[in-house]
Amino acid sequence: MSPSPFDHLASAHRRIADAHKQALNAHKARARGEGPTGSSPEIREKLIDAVDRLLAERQVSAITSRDIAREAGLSDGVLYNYFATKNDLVVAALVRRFDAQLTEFERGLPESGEGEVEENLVAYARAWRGLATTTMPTVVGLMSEPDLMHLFLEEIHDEGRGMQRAFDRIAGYLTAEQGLGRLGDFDVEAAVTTFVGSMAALALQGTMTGRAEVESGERVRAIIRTLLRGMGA
Amino acid sequence: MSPSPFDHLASAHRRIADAHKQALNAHKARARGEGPTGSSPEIREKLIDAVDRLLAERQVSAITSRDIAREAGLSDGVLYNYFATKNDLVVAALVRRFDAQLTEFERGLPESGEGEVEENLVAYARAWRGLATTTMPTVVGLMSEPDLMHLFLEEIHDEGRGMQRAFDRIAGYLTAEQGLGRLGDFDVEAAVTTFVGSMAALALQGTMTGRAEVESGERVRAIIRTLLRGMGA
Amino acid sequence: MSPSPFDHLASAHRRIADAHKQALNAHKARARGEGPTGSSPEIREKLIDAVDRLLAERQVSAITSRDIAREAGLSDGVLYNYFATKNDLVVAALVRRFDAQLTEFERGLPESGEGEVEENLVAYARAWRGLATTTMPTVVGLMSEPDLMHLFLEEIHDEGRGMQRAFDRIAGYLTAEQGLGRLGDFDVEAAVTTFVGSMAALALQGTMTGRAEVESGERVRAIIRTLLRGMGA
Amino acid sequence: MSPSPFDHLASAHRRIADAHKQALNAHKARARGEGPTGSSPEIREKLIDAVDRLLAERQVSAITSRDIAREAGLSDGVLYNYFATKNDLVVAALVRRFDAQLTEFERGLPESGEGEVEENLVAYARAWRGLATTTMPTVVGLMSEPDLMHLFLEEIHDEGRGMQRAFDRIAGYLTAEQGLGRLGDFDVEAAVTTFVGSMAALALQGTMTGRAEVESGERVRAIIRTLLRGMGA
DNA sequence: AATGAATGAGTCTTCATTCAT
DNA sequence: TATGAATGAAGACTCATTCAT
Repeated sequence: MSPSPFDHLASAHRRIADAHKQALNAHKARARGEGPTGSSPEIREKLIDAVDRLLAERQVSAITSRDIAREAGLSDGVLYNYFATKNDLVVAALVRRFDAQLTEFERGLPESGEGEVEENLVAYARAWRGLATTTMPTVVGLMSEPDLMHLFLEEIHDEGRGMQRAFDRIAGYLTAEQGLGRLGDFDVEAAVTTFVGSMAALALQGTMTGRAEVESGERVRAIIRTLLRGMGA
Repeated sequence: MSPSPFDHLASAHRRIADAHKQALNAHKARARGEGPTGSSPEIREKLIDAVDRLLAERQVSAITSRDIAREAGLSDGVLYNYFATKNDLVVAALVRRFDAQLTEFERGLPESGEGEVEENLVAYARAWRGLATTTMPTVVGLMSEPDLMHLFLEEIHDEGRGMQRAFDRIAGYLTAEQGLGRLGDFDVEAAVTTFVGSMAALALQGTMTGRAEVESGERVRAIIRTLLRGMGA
Repeated sequence: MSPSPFDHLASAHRRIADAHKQALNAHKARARGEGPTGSSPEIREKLIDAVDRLLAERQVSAITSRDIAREAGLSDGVLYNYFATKNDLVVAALVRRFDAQLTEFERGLPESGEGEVEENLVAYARAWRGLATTTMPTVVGLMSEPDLMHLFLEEIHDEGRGMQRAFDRIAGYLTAEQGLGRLGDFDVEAAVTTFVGSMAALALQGTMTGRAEVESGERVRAIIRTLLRGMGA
Repeated sequence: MSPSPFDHLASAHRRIADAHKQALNAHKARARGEGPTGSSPEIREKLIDAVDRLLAERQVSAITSRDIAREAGLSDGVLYNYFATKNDLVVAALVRRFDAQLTEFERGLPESGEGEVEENLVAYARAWRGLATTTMPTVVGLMSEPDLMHLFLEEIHDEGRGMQRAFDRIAGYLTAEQGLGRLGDFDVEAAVTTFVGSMAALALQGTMTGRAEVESGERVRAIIRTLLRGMGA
């Protein structure tokens, strides 16, 4: 039997789940391939740029759809011509931001075997501290927004673009130097944890207390030395 | 210094509306020479207890004034007889909670000179990882609430009750062991940063990935060993 | 292990269903027994009365939450102190309305064995036409609102309060008169369908065309006669 | 006559905003001496076809202007080159649909004097039940859209193309058979009302409860027999 | 002093319609 | 003449806070 035109009355008894209509709309729409129709790359970009700017000065949770429209110089509704959800737009901006920051992190990292190990580690540490400094506020803000976090992780995890990419890079360097005999025989995973943890702690202290770059820079070296030499007697 | 991306965490970027309201309230109250008038310590305690319980199971941002009233078995309005603001109550609970967790952290920490240094450090590390594990969700949640964060830091910084108390304790232990010759001649401040950063990173990884206690326990030891022996060749 | 305070971070990876938060709120709240807290019967009544009045002049779908507040002389938010959802309030009004209308229908219906059968059937028919007239616009409007329809049917079906109550009453009368030999040996179910259908059609014609009561009254009798005597040669 | 509860169905109780907008539009257009300017019959047809297809699977109220554009494979704006309003387009589709369904109803109806009367009536009844079944969802959906309903009725009533056309056909058959003495001397208008009401009730029951064709078919015959023989003793 | 009903600004999202290209 | 991006009003719902009782 072909779909009866009465179907929508007969299904008046739809199960309670129908109450979720609103929340499901985005998914339904996507399922029907009826996503947002906007197709002007400029506008799309304007929107992402706007969120990007807001992200630089506000918590994710403090960015309203109206804020975005104002910042982009557009009207309240445009957003929904380009993204199924405010969150989808925010995630797009988040991903772009994060990619840019990871790329910035990787720029100019020293290669194993070259230069002095301590200097190389300081370079790595400074880069990582920088990444942590820029990244942390956003990440922290994200943690209070499960929905957003979920979407973001989904987007970022796929292609090895996540934080893991930075971790792997560090682990790679350490392993390579071990292979060259320029570093000892330690547990690389544990070392990466100490390395990133220390720098993150430093970044957090620096930004919470407003310590100047310089002093923080000194401390990076002190930490690297401690990690290299160990605390043992 | 250019505007730090952490600004919105550190500098209480209130939403305009809230700022307005709050300012208005404060103003009104001041004009009338009034503050909260409640005077029953039991009720005050009931309110703080309620928030404490809610804090154990929810993000700060997910606790509504009504939730508090329900949990305390009191009516919606009492809160304002004892605190100027919902946030003031929450901060009171936060401070009490934090103090209790710090005290729990300090319980049973080994003394310098006793037992084996590695074992002692592992004990410290486990205690700190525990503190980080319990504390972090709340702290992270707090970071998304500039107003709250601001009030909390104001309250906690004053009397050396903050995280610094835990840091000092670790620093004290390390210095003492150095004095006894059971640890080498490293930069204690750097070592503390390393120590707390590593454990925080471990706590974060553990909770994000849901790793079992056991495995995480193993990793504590691996990290302590790395810290003791260093990564040098 | 007791519920970790980190749970809400660890569950950052919640499944996509979490996106439905908003829609689910009502259900969650109900599940926690944390329903709306309003408890002034007067206000509750005011709200239901307001919806009742609006229902008498508008389609369900044309009643906004603001309309309700205005009509009740209350502010926009009250509704949610008494009902989890606008729909819940509307259903409450709908149920009350429907019950009242059914009761009105049953009032003064003749008993089997008394008076003349034709007169009795006319009385039944008039009562039913009245019920259909009052009820139909609302029922029809409801059909376009699956959510509301679902809630309404759930509420109404439970206790035999639905339309079936009216049908049963008619069927009961017909069967009783058959038993007394005052009606022939027809298929009661078919007769009920005929009976209610005819009257509903009459009600619809009357209201769509604005025919006067009187004329419509004449037609009731004509229909009852036709039903009694049949169209056969 | 007191205000009928059906008023909001019959009398186009537009929402204020809509009325405003529409009035404004009409006014503007009139002032400029402009109407829809489109002149390609193919596009006009494409639009109507699209709505027709959507009407077969959705409530009127669930059809957005964008849906129509997508379904027609045209852009969002074209609609307004051919119709003053989305509603005007929908009405055009509605009218065409309704005409087609009436024509389908009339196809293959038995002639008076031929075959057996009961069989003929069953055939009429089945055809009418079919018409009701296909038509009702749309009609019901329409009733929640006063504006649309109003436009539709205006369009349909003019030229005797409305439901009346079907009623007349049935009345014609009954009168003819009466003339031939194959049916008794009943009030034809009343009989038509019973006839269409019974079948509509059957259609409604069938679609609400999802009863199978077969069973419903049986009931058609039971009803026709009841109508023929009457309920009298 | 406690109560809890009432308030209303603010949030995200939808969609008919306009208009520059 | 077709396009489709942009508009913005409107809708349901939340929640900190006030204030009459």
